[in-house]
Amino acid sequence: MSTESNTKAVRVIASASNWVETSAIDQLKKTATLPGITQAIGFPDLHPGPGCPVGAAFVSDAMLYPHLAGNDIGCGMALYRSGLPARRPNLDRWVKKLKGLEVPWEGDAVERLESAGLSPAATSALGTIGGGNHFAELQCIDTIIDPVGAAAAGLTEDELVLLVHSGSRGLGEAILRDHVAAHKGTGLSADSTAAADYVRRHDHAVAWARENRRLIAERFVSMTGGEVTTLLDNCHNSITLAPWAGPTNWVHRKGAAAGDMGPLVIPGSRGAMSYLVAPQGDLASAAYSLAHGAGRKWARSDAKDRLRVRFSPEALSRTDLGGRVICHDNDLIYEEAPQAYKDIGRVVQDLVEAGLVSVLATLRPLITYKTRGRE
DNA sequence: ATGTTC
Repeated sequence: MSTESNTKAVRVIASASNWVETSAIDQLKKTATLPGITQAIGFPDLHPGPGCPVGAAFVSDAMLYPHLAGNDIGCGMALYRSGLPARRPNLDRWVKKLKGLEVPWEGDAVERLESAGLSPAATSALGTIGGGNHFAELQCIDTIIDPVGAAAAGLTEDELVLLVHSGSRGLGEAILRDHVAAHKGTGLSADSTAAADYVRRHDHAVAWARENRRLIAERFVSMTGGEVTTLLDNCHNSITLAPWAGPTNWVHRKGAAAGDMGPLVIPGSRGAMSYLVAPQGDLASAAYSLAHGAGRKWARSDAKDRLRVRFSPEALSRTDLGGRVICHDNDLIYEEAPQAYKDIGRVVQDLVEAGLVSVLATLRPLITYKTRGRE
């Protein structure tokens, strides 16, 4: 029916006190008009993206839209136990030791990938964090809100945890580039061979990104001591089947965490707490998805303009919570400063008030590793 | 976001 677009479910999950840019909501509505889209959800971290917004999930019937997941296919947030005791952490000593997470891993990447059941792709990038908002962050437990839920998620108060945000590096980028070269910005009929080919490569990039996060965590603790145990790994850029919406339905997540994979971490900026939450409630009404972080408040160039006149890079290498920041990149340290992000407490509270999550614990950043730069 | 780069 030509009037179908009027009946599509477009929903923004954000309270009145959570400011969301109008242009992001316009992008959400416009994306909802694509053929076959049946549901468009904006989360409390919704902000404008290149064409389609970030912090959103889109359900389609029998159509795939690769550009809605974007180029960093498989990007996500993983939490690990570190094996490091939480008592009296010597941050300055670890800051001195931590290096090399931006240069290729010294191990055998081909063997590592093959033993994970993956093809030997993007081997030089495996184990590297990448740029932009990606990071590896050592954290301690700040407050346990739900002792039973937190324990079930594997949290132990006497042990530090490591949060890794990274993706599929050049691998996912090549997949989207190939799709755009062949099909421009159009979608794919889900029963086409082109869609099957995309999904196969997409799934490989998702698995590669997961392995990448795990290796980043292992490289990190190889310098501090400790041992990595995976607690959770939640992908926020992906296209997957959505059986809860219908047998031929798909959910596209762009900066939206999966709400059907158990507990997850919704990180604040490096100067704020991260939240370990458990999905609950009427998740189908939210496309079984959730916010993936605080969301940008200022565009990157605005953040640089506003903060350069107020802070030196040295001043930004320590946060108000006492955390240390390893970021030897004089643009990135401003672009990713805590001031450039929205209040994560507000974002999580919006999800709580919508009945979609319960908070298990808050996590406090200790050391945020971005890059040592090119030296 | 990017084995990207003025």
